[in-house]
Amino acid sequence: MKGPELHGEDRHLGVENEGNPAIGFDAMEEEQGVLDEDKEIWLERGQEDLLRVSDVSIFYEDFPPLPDFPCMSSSSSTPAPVKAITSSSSSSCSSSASSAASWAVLKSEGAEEDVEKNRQHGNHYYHHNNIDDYNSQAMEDPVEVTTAALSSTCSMEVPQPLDQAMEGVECMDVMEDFGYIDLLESNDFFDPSSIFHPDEGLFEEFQMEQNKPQDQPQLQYDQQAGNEEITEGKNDQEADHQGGRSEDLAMVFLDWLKSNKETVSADDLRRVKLKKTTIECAARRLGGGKEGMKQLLKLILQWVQTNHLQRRRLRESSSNVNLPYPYNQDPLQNQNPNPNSNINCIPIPANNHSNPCFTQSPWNVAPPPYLAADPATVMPGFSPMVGDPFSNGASNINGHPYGTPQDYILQSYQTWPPSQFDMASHFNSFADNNLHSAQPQNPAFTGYGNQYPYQYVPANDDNRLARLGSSATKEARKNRMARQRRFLSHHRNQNHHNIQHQNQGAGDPHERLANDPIGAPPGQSNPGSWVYLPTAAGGGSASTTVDALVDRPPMQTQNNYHRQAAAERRQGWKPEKNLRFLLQKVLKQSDVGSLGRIVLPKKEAETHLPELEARDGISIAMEDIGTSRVWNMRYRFWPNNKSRMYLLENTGDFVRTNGLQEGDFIVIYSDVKCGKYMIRGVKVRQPAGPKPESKKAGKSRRNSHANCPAAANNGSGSSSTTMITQTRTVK
DNA sequence: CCTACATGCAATGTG
DNA sequence: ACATTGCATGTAGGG
Repeated sequence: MKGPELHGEDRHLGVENEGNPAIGFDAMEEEQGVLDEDKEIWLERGQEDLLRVSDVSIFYEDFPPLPDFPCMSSSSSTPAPVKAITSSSSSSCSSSASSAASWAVLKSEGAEEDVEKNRQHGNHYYHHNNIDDYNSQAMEDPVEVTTAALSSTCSMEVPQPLDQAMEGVECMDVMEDFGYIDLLESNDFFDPSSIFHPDEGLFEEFQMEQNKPQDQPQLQYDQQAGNEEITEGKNDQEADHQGGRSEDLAMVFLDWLKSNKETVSADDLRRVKLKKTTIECAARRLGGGKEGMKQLLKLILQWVQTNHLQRRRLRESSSNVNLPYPYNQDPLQNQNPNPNSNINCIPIPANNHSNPCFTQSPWNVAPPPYLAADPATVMPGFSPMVGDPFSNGASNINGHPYGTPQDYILQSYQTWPPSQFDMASHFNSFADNNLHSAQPQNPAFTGYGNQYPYQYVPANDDNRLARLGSSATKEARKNRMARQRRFLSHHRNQNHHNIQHQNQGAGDPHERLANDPIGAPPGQSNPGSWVYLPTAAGGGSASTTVDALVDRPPMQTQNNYHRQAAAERRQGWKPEKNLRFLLQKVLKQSDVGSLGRIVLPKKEAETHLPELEARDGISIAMEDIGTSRVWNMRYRFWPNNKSRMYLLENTGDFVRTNGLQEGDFIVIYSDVKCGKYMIRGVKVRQPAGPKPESKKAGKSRRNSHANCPAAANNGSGSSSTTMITQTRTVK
C-alpha cells in the first residue's frame, strides 16, 4: 500500500521532482516550518490570484446557468426536466453548456473551498496510479475525499496565463533570484542567453567567467534589474551580509558546478524558479542570513542535481520502457514501449494541441509516471475528432442536438496563480502533498514521478520563457522576447498547418491517427511538430492559436463564451481553453456497483476517445479534476451484437472516492494543453423536499432513475463536491 | 427493425 | 466462496 508515508519517501526520491521543489530535500522536510511558512506566504501572496482563479462565483459570474444536461450520455435516456438552479457551477457548466433548457446548475463551493482547492492544486501533483497500485489508491483521507470528490473543476491548476504569471512580480528564477540577492554579481552569468549556451559546457563558461576578475561574482543585489521582482525591504539584511555571503554562496555554487558540470546543464539551472518570498522565507527558516541562504542554495542545487539525475535515469530506462506518448517531444515518450500495443496506444495529439507544456518545458523529459506505468496508457489529445470539430455539433449526447458539448472548452479551468509553477509554490505545497494521493509506486519510475512539465514550468508562457533567460537588463529581455515571439510564431504557423491537415483528414479517425503528422511516430522527437501554445502576454496571437486548436463552444453558448471571456479579461486572464469536453455519462447502477466499470456512450467514445482495435482496449490515465489524482483506467470494448459496447474499467475507486451514485454523472475532458484526460464526477442529489415527478417518470424506467441529471441546487450538498440536486424519480 | 446500453449471469480467477 | 471478467440478453427509443 502506498500510504501517505510513501509520499514523503517519493519526494525524497524525487518522484515529484519537477513539481516539487522540495524534492529530495530531506532538510526541507525537516524544516517543516519553512514549508508551512512558505505556504502561508504563498497563500497570502497568491490569495488574490487564487480567489480570482478559482472563485467560482467570479469564474462563472458571467456564466449563465447551466443549460441542460441533455447531453448526458445515457444513451437511452432522455434527460428529465429539472429545476433550474442558479448558481454557477464550475466546470459542470461547460459540460452541459450545450443544452437548451437550463435545468441544472452545479453548486459552487464557497470561497474557502476554493482556497482549499487551490491549496491542493498548488501541489499540482500528479498522482500516479499505475495499474498495479491502482487499487491501493483509494483515498483514505476523508477530508481529501470530500474535497476532492467533486470539487469544481474550475479551480484547477492550469497553467496560468502567462502574462499574468509574468506579472507576478515575485516570481523569479531561482538562480536569477539568487543572483539578484547576491549570489553572483554578474547578472550575465545568469542570463542564459548571454552566458549559457546549450551546446557549450556550463562549467567551461563558468570558468571563463571566473577568469575574468571583473566578472567575478560579487553577489550584488541588483536593485535595478531586480526591482520588479524583489519586494520592498527585502534585503536590508542581505545587503548587510553581502560581502561574506556572496563569497560563500559563490563558492557553494562553484563547487557544485564543478562537481556537476557533466550532468547539469545551464538549462537545468535556468529552469529553477522560486518565488523570491519563498527564497527569503526558506532561507530564514534555514538559519537566516548568509547561512540560511547558503543552505537553501545547497538544497536547490541538490534538487537540480537530483532532478537531473532522475531525468537521466529515466532516459536510460526509457530505452527499455518505451512510451507511446507522442505528446512529449522527448524521444522517450515517443517510443512505443509495447510492441504489442496497437495503434491505439499511440495517441496523436488531438488537433495538434500539442502540449506546450511538454514541448516547452525542459522538465518534460520524463514521461508522467503513470504513463510509464502502462505502456498502453493513453493520453488525450489525439481524440479522433471526426471531421470538423465544429461540425461535431451534430454529435450530441444522448441524441440531443443541443450543440456540441464535447466541443465546449472549459475555459480558464484550472487556472493557476502565477506562482503555481515556480518552486515556491511547490515548497509551499510540499507539506500538503502528504495529504494527497499516493505517488506512483512503480519502482521503475520511482524518482521520476510527476514529470509533468507544466507542473513545474508553465510552458506556455512567453514571459516565463523570457524569464528563463532572464537577464539583468530590460534590453536583453526585450531581445529575448522578440526571439521568443519569432519562435512562437514559427510554431504557430506549423501548428495551424497541422490543424488543417488534421481536419482535412478527419474523415477517418484511424486514418488520421495513422497519418497525422502531428502524431509523431513513436521514437520520433520532433519538437517542431508540437504546438507551442503561448497564452502569454505577447500575445494575442497565442490566444489565437489556442482558439484555433480548441473546439468552439456550441452556438448556444457563444454568448456565454464571450461573456466569460470578458469576465476573464476583467480578472486579468486571457481566455484560456484548457479542457475539451469529450463526453459525459449518467451513472447507472451497474456503473457504480461493484463491477468497477462504467459503460460509456458508444458514439462519444468512438468519437472522442482513442480508437480501440483490440477488445482489451488501452489503459488510459484519467486525472480527477477535483483532486488531481490520476486514475489509471482501462478503456475497452466488448463485442456486442455486431457492435461494440465501450467500457471504462477500474472505475471503482474513482466512483467510491467521489461518492458517486446512480444518477450522478461523470464528465470526461481532455486537457487541450497538456494532453491529459480529465475526469470529473458530479453528484446529483435530490432536493430535500418532496421530489417532483419527472416528466419521464413512469414512462421509462431508465429515464426515471438515471438519465435525468436534472438538478436543483439546494446548496446543501457536500461542501467540496460539485453537486447538483436533482429531481428524479427513484426506480 | 435496429441500435445502444443496462444488466443478468456464466465462466473464470483468486484466496 | 467470493470476486472478477466477459458475453448475452432484454428493453427503450429511434427510424
